[in-house]
Amino acid sequence: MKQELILTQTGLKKTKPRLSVLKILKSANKPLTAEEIYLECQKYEKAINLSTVYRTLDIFLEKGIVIKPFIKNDTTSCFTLNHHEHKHYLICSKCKKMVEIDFCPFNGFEKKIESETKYTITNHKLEMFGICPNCKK
Amino acid sequence: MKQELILTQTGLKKTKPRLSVLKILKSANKPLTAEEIYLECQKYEKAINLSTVYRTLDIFLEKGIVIKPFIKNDTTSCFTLNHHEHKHYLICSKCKKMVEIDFCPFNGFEKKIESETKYTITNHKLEMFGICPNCKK
DNA sequence: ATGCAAATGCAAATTATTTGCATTTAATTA
DNA sequence: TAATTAAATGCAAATAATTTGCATTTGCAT
Repeated sequence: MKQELILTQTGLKKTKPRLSVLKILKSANKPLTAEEIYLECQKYEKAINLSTVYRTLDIFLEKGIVIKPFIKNDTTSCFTLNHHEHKHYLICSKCKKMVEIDFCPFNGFEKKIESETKYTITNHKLEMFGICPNCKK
Repeated sequence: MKQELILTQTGLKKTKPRLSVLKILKSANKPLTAEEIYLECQKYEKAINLSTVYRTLDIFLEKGIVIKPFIKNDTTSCFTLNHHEHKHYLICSKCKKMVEIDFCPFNGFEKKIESETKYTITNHKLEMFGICPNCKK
């Protein structure tokens, strides 16, 4: 979707910082931290403030424009555009390199767990850890 | 296992702070944060320092005495004794009540993902979210 | 009992994130 | 198009969770 539309359709003002964040997330091929977005932004255009990056990501999260697919090193949040696909990640414990897993092992189990627990399941997170081919050498 | 043995068997000195942390984790019926352990500790015996709690949890984690059961989406880590069972959690988004799920939907998929990615999978975390029967009313 | 490495307490540092407030800006309206 | 105004931003300072440096204490092997 056109970046301007993403903003107008969610009732957000079209500002330079927001367009920058959208552009950076769009061209990134992996989830980014607030800090990474902030640094990337400085390269091209007038720097935007780090708190603005955080505030922008907060409101994007609330509007569903971005998601937090996982937490890096247990301390830092990562963000990607919400492509409305269901993805999981497999992360190398040594070098942190990650691969996306396209199929979801969880499909088909939802019903079983719902009938066992009487909960209504709305979503889930699955994170896998291991050693990548390169680190095995 | 006896708490003293947990320490001696892993080559850790048997100290008051470590025994306290073990005792508190053992009697807790849910995962605790460092702060919660610290506060709980003050109730009974001579208070132990919060950094000692953190250092204790770090070394316990390294030795496999405790685990961090949740995929973190907030900012605080939780810890439980490692009972060497494989568990997942289903958490109510409203009241935060959680149930343990004993069977693991992931079994059987490990091989498939390993052959696809060439990673060696060492562990995984699965967290499900939903609405519990009580909150549905 | 003695010696020494390991563990602790305390205060200060760090990291990631959030907040208060004055200023600026985008979008609405006259 | 200019005026208005609520929303967004920048900056500095605050906060929350965790970590670190260092002097002191403690557990355990001798």
